[in-house]
Amino acid sequence: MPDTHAIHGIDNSPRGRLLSAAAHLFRDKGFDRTTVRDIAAAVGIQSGSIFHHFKSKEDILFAVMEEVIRFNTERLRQAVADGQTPLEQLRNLVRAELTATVGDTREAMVVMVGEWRCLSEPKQKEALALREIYEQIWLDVLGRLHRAGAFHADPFIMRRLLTGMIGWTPNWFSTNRRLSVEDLADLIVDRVVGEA
Amino acid sequence: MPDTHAIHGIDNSPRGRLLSAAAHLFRDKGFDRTTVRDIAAAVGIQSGSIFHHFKSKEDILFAVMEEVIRFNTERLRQAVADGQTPLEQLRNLVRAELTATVGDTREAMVVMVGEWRCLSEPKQKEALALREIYEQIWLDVLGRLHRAGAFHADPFIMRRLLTGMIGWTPNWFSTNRRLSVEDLADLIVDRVVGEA
DNA sequence: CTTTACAAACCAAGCGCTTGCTTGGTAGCT
DNA sequence: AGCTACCAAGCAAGCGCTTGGTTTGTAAAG
Repeated sequence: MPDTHAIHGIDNSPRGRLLSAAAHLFRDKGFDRTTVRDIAAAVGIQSGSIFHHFKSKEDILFAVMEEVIRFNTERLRQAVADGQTPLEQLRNLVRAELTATVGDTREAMVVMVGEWRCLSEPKQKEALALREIYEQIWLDVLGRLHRAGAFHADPFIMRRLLTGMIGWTPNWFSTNRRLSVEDLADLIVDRVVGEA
Repeated sequence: MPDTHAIHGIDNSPRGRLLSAAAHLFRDKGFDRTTVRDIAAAVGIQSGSIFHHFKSKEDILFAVMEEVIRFNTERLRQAVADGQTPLEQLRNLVRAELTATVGDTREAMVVMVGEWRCLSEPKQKEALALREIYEQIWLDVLGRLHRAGAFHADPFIMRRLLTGMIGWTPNWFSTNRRLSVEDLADLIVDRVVGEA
């Protein structure tokens, strides 16, 4: 009865199905308002059985974040590799992060941004380490563009503005509207390098 | 013992002090992880006494949001009134929202964005009505600029990108760094109308 | 083929604790 | 006298998690 459609990059094991269901619920109601009984019901098992797969509720949240960061870091790497010029690489990065944010890993991405503080401090540090690898990919490309004179502002700040623009999209972007991910990506790229 | 410094636009009544303390805690730990006992302790009263001022914990959250929206809506109005040209009005709007977001109402603003779903649906609708007045001020100015040819993109989408850029700032902007609110505002305005 | 062995996956029940909120009463100011 | 502001105590419900046992799938041993 569950039918919470899976998140890209998460397998179909009992554990994987648990993660997808949890991500969906965390996104809908938030981590704190989601009970282990909710998650269990979503995959059709008893609440206690969850702890055969995860040793705590927090561990589920961490696992969701870890999977989504790892998966999307690889996606960013591919995006850079697929670009011939820094500008093309930037466009690919924006498209990749947009796809992650409003597309196939949407739920998990929203959870990662919004439920960060629900992790204990040690787990936050762990996740931050993964996150920094991810961010470095962005900073490399933006740094190259900046040195090439494509924009004047500080690359660090430019990245933060981009994070904001892209990170907010789940709150308004709808896949079935006329604006496509590609068009939105172009629009955002223009905010960095100016319009043609 | 409390010394949670007040939020701009909230008075110093017992109720007001409760609101400031609550906003501070909600920002720090989130609504769900903040107990009424936490809030009570922050202002130095017993937990049960809170319900002399508010009929539920959710009501406290709603009051925080209502106050901050009303206060900052007035601030936006002033920002528009103080601008002679649409461009100047935009710059004033960005400065105003930045001040609200990383300045004197920072805590309450972060709470409003992040704890939205903790409101019941009726209360969400109520808050949304206030929020729409706020947004309309932005859309008016952006619409005027767009018609004047200052930028090409859809004003609605431009506003959403701005919401993202500005709304993310509490996560990185620090008042005591070299980048001032005014400089950051200029930088963001440039993302809309292009650099000089 | 059947039997035995074993681990992974799960159930049924419930424990201990925290939570938002209630109740009935009191202190102090006007 | 009456109002606002508060206290002290505690209740009912819901929470994460534990426990001890049962089912199910798999594969080697007889």
